[in-house]
Amino acid sequence: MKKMPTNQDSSKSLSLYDHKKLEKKWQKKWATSKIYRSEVISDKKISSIKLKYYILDMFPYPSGVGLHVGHPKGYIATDIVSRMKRMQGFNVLHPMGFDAFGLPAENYAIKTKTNPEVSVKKNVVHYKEQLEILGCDYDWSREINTTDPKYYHWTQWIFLQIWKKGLAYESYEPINWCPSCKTGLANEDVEDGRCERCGTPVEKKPLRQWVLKITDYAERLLNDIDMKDTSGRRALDWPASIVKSQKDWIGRSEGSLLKFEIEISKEQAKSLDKKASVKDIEVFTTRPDTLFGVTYVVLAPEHKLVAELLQVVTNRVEVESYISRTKNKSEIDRTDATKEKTGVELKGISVINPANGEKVPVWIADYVLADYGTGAVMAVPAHDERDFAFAQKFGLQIKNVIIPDFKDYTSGGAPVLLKKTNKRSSITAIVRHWSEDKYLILNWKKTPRKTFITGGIEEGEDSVASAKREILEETGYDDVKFERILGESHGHFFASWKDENHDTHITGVLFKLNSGSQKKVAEEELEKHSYEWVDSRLVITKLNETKHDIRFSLYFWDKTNRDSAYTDDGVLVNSGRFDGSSSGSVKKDITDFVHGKLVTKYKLRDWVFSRQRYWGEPIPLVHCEKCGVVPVPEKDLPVKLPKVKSYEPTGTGESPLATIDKWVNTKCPICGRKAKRETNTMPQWAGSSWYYLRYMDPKNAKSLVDPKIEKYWSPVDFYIGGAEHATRHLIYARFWHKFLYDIGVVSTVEPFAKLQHVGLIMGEDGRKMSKRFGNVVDPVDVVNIYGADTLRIYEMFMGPFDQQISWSTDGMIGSRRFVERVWRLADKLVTNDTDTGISPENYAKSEKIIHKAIKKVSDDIASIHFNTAISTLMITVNELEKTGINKEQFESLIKLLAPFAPHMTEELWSGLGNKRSIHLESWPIYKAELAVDSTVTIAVQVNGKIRGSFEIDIVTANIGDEKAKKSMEESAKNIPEVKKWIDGKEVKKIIVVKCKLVSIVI
RNA sequence: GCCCGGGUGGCGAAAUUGGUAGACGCAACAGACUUAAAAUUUGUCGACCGCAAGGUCAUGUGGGUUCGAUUCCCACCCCGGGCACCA
Repeated sequence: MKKMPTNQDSSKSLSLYDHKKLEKKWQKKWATSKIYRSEVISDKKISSIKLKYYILDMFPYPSGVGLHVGHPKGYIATDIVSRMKRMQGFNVLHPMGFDAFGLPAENYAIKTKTNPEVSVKKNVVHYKEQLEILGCDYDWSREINTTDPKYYHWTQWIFLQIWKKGLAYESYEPINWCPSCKTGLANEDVEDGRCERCGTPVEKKPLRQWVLKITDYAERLLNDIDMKDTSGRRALDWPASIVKSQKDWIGRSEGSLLKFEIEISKEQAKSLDKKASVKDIEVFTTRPDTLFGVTYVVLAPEHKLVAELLQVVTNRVEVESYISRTKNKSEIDRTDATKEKTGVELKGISVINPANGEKVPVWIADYVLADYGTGAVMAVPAHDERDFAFAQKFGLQIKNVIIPDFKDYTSGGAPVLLKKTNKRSSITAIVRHWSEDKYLILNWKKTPRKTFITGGIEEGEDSVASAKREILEETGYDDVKFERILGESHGHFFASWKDENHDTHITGVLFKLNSGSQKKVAEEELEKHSYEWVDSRLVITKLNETKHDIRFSLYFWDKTNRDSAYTDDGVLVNSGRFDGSSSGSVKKDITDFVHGKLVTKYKLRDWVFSRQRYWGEPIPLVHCEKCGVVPVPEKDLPVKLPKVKSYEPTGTGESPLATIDKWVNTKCPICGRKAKRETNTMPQWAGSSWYYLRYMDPKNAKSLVDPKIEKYWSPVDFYIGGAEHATRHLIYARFWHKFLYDIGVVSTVEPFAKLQHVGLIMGEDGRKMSKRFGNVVDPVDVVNIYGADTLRIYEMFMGPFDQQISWSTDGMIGSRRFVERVWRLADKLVTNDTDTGISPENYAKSEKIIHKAIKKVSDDIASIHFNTAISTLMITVNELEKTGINKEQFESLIKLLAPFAPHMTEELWSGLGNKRSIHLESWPIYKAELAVDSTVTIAVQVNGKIRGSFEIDIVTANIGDEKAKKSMEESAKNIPEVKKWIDGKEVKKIIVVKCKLVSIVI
């Protein structure tokens, strides 16, 4: 921490306000007087109690390293909001606890050779110390810890309910396995093919697993994000980015299951005496509208049919070798979308396109994923980027069946409905210069616009001949070389130059000039347009310049540079009876036509819920020789995690618990025979999936939460935490919440009404704060030197709350100065006590200042704009220093400041002779008439430039009728600086915007 | 590659139903106080031209719409984040 003054230095310079003494003093008082306790709900009280406000932080994971100044940012924010809400009369629940099961604690324990139970306890103590010096208003009587048996009793209970409903199942499917952490992982725990914890590339490993059927809730998890309340507004006030992440993660797609019949070639069939028993390959596609464009079908290497098809192919060795090569690839290589595609054809067989009876080849390629859809796809290279790349590499056919359909009736700028429509065929010719990277563009004269060479196809002409003729007629160039057809499209637009609508089929053709050879252009053509050569980089700009945004030109232009698949919607061609239909509307028809089935698929996978590690909640099941899997009776919960000598993961796919015979061997709760306990443990996410419920009723031994109490506190009104939990914690918690809703434990469909994420605080060097970079700033050091109030104010003042921002010890000085300014303002107040102070005029001024501040600060805290709230408070203090302030006004001011600087304001408040805590006082309320200025400044523009301004009272400025406007015009014209600009010139127009400005056009 | 954010002084940032760009804070510079320093306090502080009055240019770049654009539209560049062969 460079530049930070030492304690000695600061004790001199910061002596005015002794934060060290005062902050400790008030923290002790608050703790003993228990002023932050939420009111406890009981049967008697429930109807009479005040409105609740439940505000929650994502609880921390107490690692050995401790907190840095970035961590408290969110905690400070909830603290500020909770304090304001309390002062506004709400019964506030603002709890804190610790999430401590899982790999980090376990790895730390292994490294330091201490029992995780011991190290977690130690870390929690350290974390609490760090938290407490910030002066937060947590109700510590409700503290929870996920590793406490009294807590995980209920985590296990929830698991049992899930199991009983058939939503937890045993699976032996290959799952993600981290070879370093030696445990299976859920999909959510894998990032870019690597273990989210340690960065090791994951492997696929078949393993016995407990899996939760989160996919049963996919639809509800998706739909309820957009749930509307009774007034039609979004029920969940969540950041759009998180809503989107969740939707992407759930990944709903609607498509069709279609069957392609397998046909074995005659020679092949003859040489084999047996037939393959499989008859068809089923594919999943979201684009059944492109079915006529299928030119091959692809199976994933792991597809179930592959083994059987191998019996009948002619190139078995080649195929087997491809498959084994794929198996050896890492998951990262397998799923890298940018790598070149690989594959192998299954020779000797083909499949039949059910739509048109065409025979197409079958390939195996690892770009098809085994575990999505059916593990097989129909390839339509013309309309899918991946199939396109694959087809190009292996020389497979590319068949166009969709052409774009561009509608643009605005380019001519006129209404069109009553005009006649001309159906025609036309060409758009893109012509490249013979030696430079330039292209021909026409400038049309009558209706100014720019286009490529264009014209209608005449009787008996093909598109190439037509294009050549147009090039010659319009520009005279005759030494042209045909390059290629760029594609086709439809265009619907109003051709203002012909005063008719065009419904045209356009062919794009690319030419290159061999030389500049040119014939004379006819006079009549020259009258219509000129041409110019435009640099390739400027083509798009030029076409745009004259609003020539008939997009097919740009579509063809794009094709000249980059040959690619057309993946958007359009009109069907080469599709038999479906020609001319639009791709969006024809999906169901084509699916029905080939007897397919419409289905919905999700990217979301079931939640792999077991870990082969020690430090987690034991899964409360036993395996009985006779009865199979049997739940531990609820009365026997919790199944306590036994003490063990070695926590090291075994790596065998068994948890270390499996080695403790005494614990593993038990009796079947049903038949009493020998049975073994389940030795897998739950993932780290289990405890955090419901913790917010336990805070409501943390000591309840009979149920996880009393229904009456739950009903009072639910849902969480405001939840603040890191954005990195968008697709893990926040999806898991919503899933469990919905499950608990279904079994009647909770009363709301969604757990968190409003969500806000915290922007990270980076190190002073702009990098993430980390021991590795040596840029970590410890909040304890900062608080020692500058005080907690300063730290709180600074972190909120740094910038927008959700924005990532670098720490600056220099910048924090300003917050400390502000704290001292307020402190000194109190001094003034005390010495001026005997009526010498404020003149009536200044009193009125300061009233306005205060009331404006009340309005702005209250609004800003409510809308999470802490930075502008603090800037308002700074402005307020600056102004009040000039006008003076009386006791009542000062009280309002420090109440506004109390959520940000709880210690100093409490001291000032008690210094004014108040006995009760300022934090239990009521929040100031502004008077509307005092919270606005009495005059406004009206700016005066001449031709758009500010030339002067005048003052006017707000009432007149707000009238806005003709008379008031006239008078504002006159005031504007009479300003000397304005006069200078308009004298001797004709005023064409005057625009008056009430309360804002007068704009004079000359 | 696709999808979201974002780009404003030396720095952190304000300001958007389109209406005086740079509030507030940091740093810097000059003055007061002081033996001196710190602290405090007064003032200056986007760039360029000008003695000044004043003017011109400025919100990533280039165009457009408008009396007027940081704000709206089009194209492009850069930064951050998310997703990434999901058919």
